[in-house]
Amino acid sequence: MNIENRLQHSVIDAVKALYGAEADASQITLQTTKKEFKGHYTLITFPLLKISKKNPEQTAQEIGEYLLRNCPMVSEYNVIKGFLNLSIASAVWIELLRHIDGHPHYGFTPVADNAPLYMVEYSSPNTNKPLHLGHVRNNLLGHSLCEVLKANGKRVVKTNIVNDRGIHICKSMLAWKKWGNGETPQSSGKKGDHLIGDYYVLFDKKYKAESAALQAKGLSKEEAEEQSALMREAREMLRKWEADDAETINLWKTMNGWVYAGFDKTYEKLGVSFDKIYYESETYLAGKEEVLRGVKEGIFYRREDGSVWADLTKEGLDEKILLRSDGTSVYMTQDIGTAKLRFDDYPIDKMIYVVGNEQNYHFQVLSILLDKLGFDFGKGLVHFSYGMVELPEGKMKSREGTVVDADDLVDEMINTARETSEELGKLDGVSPDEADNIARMVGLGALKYFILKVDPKKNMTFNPKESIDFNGNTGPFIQYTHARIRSILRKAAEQNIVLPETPDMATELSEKEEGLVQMLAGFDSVVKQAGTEYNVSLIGNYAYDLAKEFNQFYHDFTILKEENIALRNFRLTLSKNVAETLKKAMSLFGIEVPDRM
RNA sequence: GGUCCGGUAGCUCAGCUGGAUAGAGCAACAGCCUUCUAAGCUGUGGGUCGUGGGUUCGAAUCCCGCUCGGAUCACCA
Repeated sequence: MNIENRLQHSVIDAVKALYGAEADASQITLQTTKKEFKGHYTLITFPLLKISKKNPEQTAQEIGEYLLRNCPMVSEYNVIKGFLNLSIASAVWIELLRHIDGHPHYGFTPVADNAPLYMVEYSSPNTNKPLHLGHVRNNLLGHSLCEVLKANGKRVVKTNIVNDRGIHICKSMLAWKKWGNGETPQSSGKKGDHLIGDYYVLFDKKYKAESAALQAKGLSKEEAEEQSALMREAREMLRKWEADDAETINLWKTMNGWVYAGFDKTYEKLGVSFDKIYYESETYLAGKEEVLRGVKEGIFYRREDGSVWADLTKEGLDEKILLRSDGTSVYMTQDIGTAKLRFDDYPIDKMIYVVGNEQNYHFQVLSILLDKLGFDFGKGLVHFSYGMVELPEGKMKSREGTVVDADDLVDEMINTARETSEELGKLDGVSPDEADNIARMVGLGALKYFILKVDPKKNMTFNPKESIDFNGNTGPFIQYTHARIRSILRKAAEQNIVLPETPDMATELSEKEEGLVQMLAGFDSVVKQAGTEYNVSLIGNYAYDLAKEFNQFYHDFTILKEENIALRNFRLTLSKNVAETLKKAMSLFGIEVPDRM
């Protein structure tokens, strides 16, 4: 049982002994004591006044006095207004530290073979353009979420649905065929996904020019788009693709292959990976089948023009199209098919989709449709919805070229990290390989933490010009703190200062050291945040608090220059724990913590 | 118009299962490197928590109205 729970029980006992009434656990509000006051935990007495029938100060006073006498873990108390501040005996903290030290995976639930299986879908790119900043947020959230779930003892299957079919790919293919002169990633030295993206942009450019020319002849915008030869060719290509035309399929496979090779590099750089990748080209037919089954079973209905619809007006939503009048599938159809295949492949207990909040409605509908089709998992699916990444000027627009490319961003972060490190002399005397590695860890740490510390559901602003800070509430700050702790441990080892198995219980602790001990209690909080709650940003805040507190205490110690060897050993034990704590919190983000930087 | 989400310091964000004087970082200013990493530390200034009401001993936090911003309601994905 943790300290807070034990304390809660003691308070219940105290209330019973003092006032003869059984207090409910919900009435015992304990919180960590604010920095300005002395104590570790604070009992708020207001909810207990009805039982005590005394004023807040008196009640606090009486409970405090009782706890001091009868509860060994309480070493001290003070009363401020209705708040009872309780200090926990150092021995209790030390006991906790020993416990933590004795468990290498303290706070992490081991993953049992029969643990619930969570499938998490994230990333979900289109194959006609490279990954951008929005994908970066998606990938990092998805990956972190998986780590949090694993830390909670869940079995996790990371999955990705690649949108590899449709008119947008045909546009790239067509442009390449017309104007590409056989360009390949090898011949041009371009990353495959960027190459394809360039042709997508080229198509758009040519199409716009064509449309403008037609409009100059007096056609309306709609007419021009209708008569566009390019667009007609693209549609023709899509038809050929669906008809399994060998040449089209070959080109499609080749170009998608280039894109995948490019994506793999980006994923690797970001440190994310997948256990199973699905392709819409392989799932949309299953979706069609499911929808047609739905029609047969009277769940959906067909209109005169042949299109298939779901009536969701009873659920307070609109009608939703599932198959076009020409029989082709829409986005929703594909998602139904993908869901079916996934549940055929894995015994999934919970399905989580990491997808932007512009699709909140889509997933609301998907959940209902899957449920109607008789899939148990439909009702309980989770849409892990996150906000958009905006630029200071507003939204990113691919047409205006304001999209922040993922590869460029990562490279820029690493370069900046290297420059900063060099300026600060951090790379002096370090081998080139090690310098590369540090620059990579710090650059990516900065990027990842910057994105993950923001509440996922909120839109966030990213200013590429200011680039990401390396000071303050940042990834590098935490990495730096970790490196310093490791450094202390390293130097201690050189001087043969060994960590004591059991800290000397008789050692008197200074106020500062007790503070350090209290900081360690924050470890519990970090781990608690990994709980079933999915807000990964909270973990970031705790990690930052922990790192900050270490730096402050470290600073205080330096000033105090205390040189008692027993205390010194004790400090080392604590440092080791803080280092481990930071590392664990960061690992949930996928952020590496270097030994030195 | 319906539905959903957001509005906290100049900027970027915490805090929201109700609790003490609303917190960090950045930016500004003033200090701190013979002593285990200054990517650090200390201090100063900076707030009608969008707004009006309600519930409560107590509201940034819960409820209702209003307002501003965003998303969505496609035979696009």
